[in-house]
Amino acid sequence: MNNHSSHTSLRHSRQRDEILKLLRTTTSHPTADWIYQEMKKEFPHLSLGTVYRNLALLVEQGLVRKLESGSTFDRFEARLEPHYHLICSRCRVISDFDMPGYQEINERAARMTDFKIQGHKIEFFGLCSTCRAQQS
Amino acid sequence: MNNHSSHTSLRHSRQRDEILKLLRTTTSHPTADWIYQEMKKEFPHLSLGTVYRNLALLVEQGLVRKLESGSTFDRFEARLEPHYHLICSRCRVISDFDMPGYQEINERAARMTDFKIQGHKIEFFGLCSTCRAQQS
DNA sequence: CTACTTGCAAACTATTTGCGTTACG
DNA sequence: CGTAACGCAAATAGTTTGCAAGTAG
Repeated sequence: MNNHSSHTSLRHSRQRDEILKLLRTTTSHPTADWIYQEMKKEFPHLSLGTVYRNLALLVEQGLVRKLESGSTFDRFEARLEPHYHLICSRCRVISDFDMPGYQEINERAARMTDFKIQGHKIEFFGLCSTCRAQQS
Repeated sequence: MNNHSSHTSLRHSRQRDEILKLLRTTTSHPTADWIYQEMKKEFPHLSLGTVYRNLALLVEQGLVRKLESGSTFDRFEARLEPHYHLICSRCRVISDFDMPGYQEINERAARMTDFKIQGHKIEFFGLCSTCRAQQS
């Protein structure tokens, strides 16, 4: 399942390793800029371009996924198992959401179209528990 | 038809009416620029800013929906009933996809989270019939 | 050594906005 | 008429890219 990267076998870099580590230890689906700000503590000369370049590489390698997420900026996650997202309409927080039935939904869709289904994503929107409480 | 002008009572403009008409008579989920190019035939002095401003107004009124769609640009549709999208991984074409069970999925999700679910979207990705045939 | 990766800065792309003018109601 | 909407052009915002210097293997 690995090593089907058609192109360059990659060298390591402290920056890229750290980006991956950060993504693997946060659940907040960060933006490139959040990662940049965070890493600047350790890499004072870090460039935002480096963050973007590495994120693109990691996505290409299949180690990271990019979410479009409805906002104006891209968000990233390193959680690779199929799962969905809950997006709060008010505060825009994004939480992971595990709901079984991923394959069933694919199969059900496959039966209803001549499209060859490879997968799907679901975004639920609503109010997170915090915003739900504050409902004006 | 319906006349539920909620907040800002809007004046009409030939441009906005035409944008809505275009969106209602196409199934291709066009970009702002596609609409712009298309309308330029009839409105030679049309500005792209006008297209964007009107799309935003129509979205605000609930007459049009914006899709993020995974590409770098926004796409728009005037089909308001709940439905899903099939996106071809190869040629990027987007088709509408009606699959029953919208409410069930909402309810099922609602049972599994403390989020107050308002709705969801599903994007299926795979190969459209054309690309599937050409599969190398 | 070599070529991948970096930091920096400039470029790019899609979208938004300020401003003076036009036109709907 | 009054003001929403327009066209034009400049400004944003997020992301990408060219280049010379640094560094991993």
